[in-house]
Amino acid sequence: MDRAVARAISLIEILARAPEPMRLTDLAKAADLQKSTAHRLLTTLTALGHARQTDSGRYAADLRTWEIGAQIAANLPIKKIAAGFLFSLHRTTGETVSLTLLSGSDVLYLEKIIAPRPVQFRSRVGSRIPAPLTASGKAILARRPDGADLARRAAAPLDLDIPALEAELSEVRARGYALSGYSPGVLSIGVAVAAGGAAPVAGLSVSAPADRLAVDDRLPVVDALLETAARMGEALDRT
Amino acid sequence: MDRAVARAISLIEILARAPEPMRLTDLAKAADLQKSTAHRLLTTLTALGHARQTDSGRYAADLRTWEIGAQIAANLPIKKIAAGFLFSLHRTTGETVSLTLLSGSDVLYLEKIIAPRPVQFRSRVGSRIPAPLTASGKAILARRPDGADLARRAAAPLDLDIPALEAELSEVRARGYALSGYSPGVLSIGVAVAAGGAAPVAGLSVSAPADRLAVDDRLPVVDALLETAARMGEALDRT
DNA sequence: TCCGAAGTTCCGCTCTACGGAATTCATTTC
DNA sequence: GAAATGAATTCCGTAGAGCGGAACTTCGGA
Repeated sequence: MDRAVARAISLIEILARAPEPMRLTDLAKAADLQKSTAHRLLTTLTALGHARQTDSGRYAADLRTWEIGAQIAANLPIKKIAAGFLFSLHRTTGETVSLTLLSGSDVLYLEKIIAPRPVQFRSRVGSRIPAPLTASGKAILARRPDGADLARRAAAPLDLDIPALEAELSEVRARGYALSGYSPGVLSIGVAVAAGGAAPVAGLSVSAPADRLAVDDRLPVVDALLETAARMGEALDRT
Repeated sequence: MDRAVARAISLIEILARAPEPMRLTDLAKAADLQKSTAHRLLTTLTALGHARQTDSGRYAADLRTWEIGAQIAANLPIKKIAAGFLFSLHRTTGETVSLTLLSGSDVLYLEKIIAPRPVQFRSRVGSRIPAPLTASGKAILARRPDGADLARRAAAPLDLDIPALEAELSEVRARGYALSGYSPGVLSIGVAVAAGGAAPVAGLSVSAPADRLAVDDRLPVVDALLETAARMGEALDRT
C-alpha cells in the first residue's frame, strides 16, 4: 500500500492546513514520523515543487499541488460548461451563486460568484460541508436513489434528527428545491443538476441575507435556478 | 529520493492533464512504469481519494488533490487579502482583473474576475505562463533585482529578442506599469504588488479588448491599478 | 463460443526507504 | 564570546516495502 506515498501526501495535507510555515520537528510529530523520514520525504516534495522551505528553515506547502488541482477541476465536464450559466444566474438574481458537487455524503464548493454586498459564508471554494447542512446538498440527496443512505451517514456524526431530515428530503423532492437555514441571517435556495437520466451529482444555489429572500421574493429565484439547472443538465448531455 | 512518491505524483499529473479517463495500460506507458507498479500506485491513490476508477475500469483524477490545493491557496497571505481589492478594481474599471504570482520565471494565475463581456484568454486560474509574455509578469520582473536573469531564463526557450525585452523592462520600471500585446485584440495592463521593501512576487492586471483600452483611455485604469497595488502592499505589511 | 486484450493478483528478489545515532548549524544565555 | 541548548541535516546498517515478470481473471467483440 505504498507507505511512502501515503506519508508524503499526509505531510502535504498537514502543510496545507497550516496557516504558517512549520518546523520539521512539529511536522514529524503531526505526521507521526521520525524526523529523518519526514526530512527525506520533504526533500523529495520540495524537489517536486509541492513543498518549499522558508529562509528560516521552516516548511510550507508550495503551489504545485494547487496548480495540478486547478487543472483537474478545469477538466471536469460540469466545470467546463458552468461558467456562463453561473454568470447569467448571478446577473438575473443579483445574489451570490454557488456550484457544488457531491463527494461521499459531503458537498464540495466547486465555484462561486459573490454578490456585491456579500454575506458571511463559511463555504470557501474547495471547502467540504456535510450535504444535509446545505441547500444544494439537500436538493441533490432528495433526487438520488441512495439519498436517504447518504443523509443518514452524514447525519449520524452531527446528531441531526434523522426522521425530520428524511421528511424534509421528501418535501424537497416534491417541490423541486431546498432551503437552508444553517447560518443565521443567511438563506440559500438550492436545486440539483442532473445529466440525462442519471442521479444528480451537482447542485446549484443562490444565497443572500434572509430578508432579501423573504417568502414572497423566492419564486423568481427558484424559477431562475430550476431553469438554469435544466439547461445545465442538457448541456452536460451534449458533452 | 522516494521513487514511489515521485512516481505516484507523476501519475496524478498525467491524470490531471487528461480530459478523459485513461486506461491502465496507457497510463503505465505514459509514466514509464510496469503495469503492475502503476496498478499498485493507483490503488493507493484511489484509497487516498486522489484517483478514481470509472465503471469501465478506467482511471481519472479525483478531487482530493484539488481540495488540498484550494486550501493551500486560501492560506496564502496575498489571497487572503486580495478578494476585496480585486472586486473594487473590477468595479471601478468594469473589466477583467487578474491576480498573478511569480513562480520561477513564470507567472501563475491565482485569481480572476471576469468582465460581463469577457474576451478570450488562455489564462485559466491555475495556469502558468512565461512571465515576459504577460503584462503583470513584466511588471513584476521590472521591479526585481533578479528580474533580468529571470527574463533571460524565460526568454531563451521562446526565442524572444532579449535586448528588446530588457529595454522594455527598463521602460516599464520607469513608468510603473507594463502592457501586453500577446494575444491579438486583447490588451492587458499590469503592475507589481510589493510588500514592505521586498522584491515583488505578485502582480495585478486589467485586461480588455484593445479598443476599450486605447491610449487615451488607459490613464484611469493605470491609476486604479497603481492605487490598488499600493494598498495591497500595505495590507500585506500589516499581516 | 472462442479469442484477444485489458485489468488484476501473485510472489520471490532487490534495493528503497527506514530510523536511530552522529553531526552540523543556528540561537540563546551567561 | 564561549558554552549550552535545540533544531535541522546527514550517515549508514538493516528490514521489509516496492518492484516487475508471469500467471490468472475478466470482459468485449467476432
